[in-house]
Amino acid sequence: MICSRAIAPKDRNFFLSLINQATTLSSLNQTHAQIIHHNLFNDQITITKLIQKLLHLNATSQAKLIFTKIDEPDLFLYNVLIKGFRKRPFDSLSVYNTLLQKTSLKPDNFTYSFLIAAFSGFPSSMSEKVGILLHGHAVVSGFGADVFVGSALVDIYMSFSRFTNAYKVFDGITEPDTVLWNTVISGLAKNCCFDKSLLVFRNMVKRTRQFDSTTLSVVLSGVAELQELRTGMMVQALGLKVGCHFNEHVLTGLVSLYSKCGDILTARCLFELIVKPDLIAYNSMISGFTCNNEAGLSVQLFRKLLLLGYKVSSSTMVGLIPVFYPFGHLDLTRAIHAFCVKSGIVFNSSVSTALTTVYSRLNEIEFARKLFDESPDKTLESWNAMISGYAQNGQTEMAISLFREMQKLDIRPNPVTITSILSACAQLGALGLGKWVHDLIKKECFESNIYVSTALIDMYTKCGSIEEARSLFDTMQEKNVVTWNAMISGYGLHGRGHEALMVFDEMLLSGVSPTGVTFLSILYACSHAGLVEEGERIFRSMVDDHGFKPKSEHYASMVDILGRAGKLENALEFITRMPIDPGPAEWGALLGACMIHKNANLARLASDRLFELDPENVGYHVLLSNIYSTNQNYSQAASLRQVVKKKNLAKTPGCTLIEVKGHPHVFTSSDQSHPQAKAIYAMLEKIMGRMKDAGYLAETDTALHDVEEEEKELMVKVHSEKLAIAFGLIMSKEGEEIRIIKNLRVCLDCHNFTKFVSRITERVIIVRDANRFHHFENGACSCGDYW
DNA sequence: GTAGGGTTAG
Repeated sequence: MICSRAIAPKDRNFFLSLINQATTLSSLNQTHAQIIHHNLFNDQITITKLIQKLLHLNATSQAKLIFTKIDEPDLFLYNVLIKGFRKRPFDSLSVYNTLLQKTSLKPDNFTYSFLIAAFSGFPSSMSEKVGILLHGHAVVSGFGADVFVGSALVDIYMSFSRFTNAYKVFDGITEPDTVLWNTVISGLAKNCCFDKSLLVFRNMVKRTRQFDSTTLSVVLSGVAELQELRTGMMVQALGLKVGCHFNEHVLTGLVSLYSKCGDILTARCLFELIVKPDLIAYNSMISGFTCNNEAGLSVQLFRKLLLLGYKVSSSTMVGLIPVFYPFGHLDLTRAIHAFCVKSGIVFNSSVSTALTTVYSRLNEIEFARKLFDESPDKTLESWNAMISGYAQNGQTEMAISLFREMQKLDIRPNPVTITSILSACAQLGALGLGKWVHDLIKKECFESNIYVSTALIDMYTKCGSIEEARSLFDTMQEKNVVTWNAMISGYGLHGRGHEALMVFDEMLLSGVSPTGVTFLSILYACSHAGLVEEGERIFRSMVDDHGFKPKSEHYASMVDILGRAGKLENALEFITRMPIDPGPAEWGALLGACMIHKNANLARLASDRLFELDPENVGYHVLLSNIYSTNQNYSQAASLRQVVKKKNLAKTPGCTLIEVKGHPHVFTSSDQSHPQAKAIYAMLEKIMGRMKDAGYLAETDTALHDVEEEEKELMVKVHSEKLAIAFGLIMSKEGEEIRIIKNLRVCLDCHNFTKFVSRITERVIIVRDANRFHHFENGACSCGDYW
């Protein structure tokens, strides 16, 4: 130790305690002045303590200045500086270089652990390189198997997802301590490898029988993310056994666990156990209330937080922002937004992402876009929120164009981006684009992600490639209930009821519990394949074997099964006997069935109920009018159309999409706008001629389903799907299949037309309409003429 | 040297 004079320990202790007590920079500066005054400025113990405190208060340049004035700093002081600069890793590195070059001191295990830790918090390729370099230095200096250095190394390797390197370091340490184990567990959790993290925790308990509250908090956060309540409760029991259950961090983790698993009562009790909750604990509880639809409690706790004088963080707001979404309260959401603006955290990327999401869910997509555009540092999550916002609002083209923009900026997508984009492809029926995304998935190694592969199955079925979907489904190692649902509803969409039933049975055998969506998908599949008995059996089993309480949509599905199969009276009886009040869905299904089977009397009955229940819905008026037309009751049909006109209820215009060489072409009724319009109409003439020779008669009196034109126009207008098919014939080679997508249900005339085309041109034509798929081949359709 | 809260998805 270097001292200008002998120091009485009493003096030093006096100043050490002054430094310790200092809470502000100005009080510390006063102490510093006194130290100089007492000629203690060369006492390394005192000065080291002072520097330590300055660094703690973020006064880095001042700390540096004092350091440079010390004649011969010892290793401890160098280490203090390296540790204190951990928010500025390159400053730490330059101190280390000075240590190596200007002194004869040898760095120890602390030097390396502090130095490496400084770079762990800075994700850049430079940090990664420096980490590897320092690992080399540490090994050469003989600290390759030191636990402290080891923990820092595991941490930095984990932060760059270099698992192999991290495991190698861990394996090289003969006696890992709790911190080292914790570092591995936390590193895996930070990389979202929650299962692996849990596995390592189990190993740790088995091998060492030791863990601490840090271990439990890390494990709990992972378990909460997985929503595995039972596992979480086991961890909680372990905590109780060793006495760290009441640790504040553990309790906060438990609050989050129970909230995420829907047990808000327990979460609340656990929160009450925290003696003096800090901001993070409050945030956890606020978010818990929000995601359990406890808007009142969430807002109440937020108010309390403000009253207590806490400075809210971005996490507080992210947990609060979705609070009014389930109630559709746009004005209240705007109030929270205004608060974020006032507190200056609106530009925090998490906050703006959360706001973007809520606005787009509230159908304020343009507002969401404005926020996105104004957000200064867009993270991948911001892009994902905007893209999925568009996809969920049906603005598929916008979703895709934003994705292309992202690609141009070289921002790499993650599985979330991919699932949103696949959802857009599925809605659009853009098989070409979907396949391109599939290639991208292979390139990015996202195939094993269950969200991604399920979305792929959904995309392939909705884009007409049911076989592709099935082979993907068969190769999947891990399947969850959503995966099974996607496959079942895919088969339903294609009218392949038996396959849907087989997959459903397989699902039950594999031990996955069906949800409401599963039953809906399987009932839908039965309906579109005319499987009445199977449908009835499943409906009964849903109630009796699975204890599931059917919702309105399940009853409607059953009405659809009976009605579609022509059992109209049974369907009506089913409606009258159901235990809940029949709504628009049930009566609508009956009306649809009446139309297929041309029963005007029952249709009148169903419509009366529908006009009462849902007077604004134009679809029912159109359906009823069609039934009158079908039965040659033109005056009633016309008067009903007048009602529609009077109510000014706009109909959705029909349009059809066809993809040629990866580019979508959209046609509307009697469309003349396409550059190749002339050739298209010529082609249409040509096939019409051939078809008339083959016995085709246009169905002009029965424009069934969602018709697109007034009676007068009926003879003149050409439906969009005919134009798309003609275009498809022009643009493809002999024998190639043609795929089109229509936004409404196919009308009877177009259905007949397509059957004829498939025969005379020897083409497979796949049509996706608003309800299902039609595979036309050799003059027949897979729907068996019921759709 | 390790720790608890928030955002995006089928």
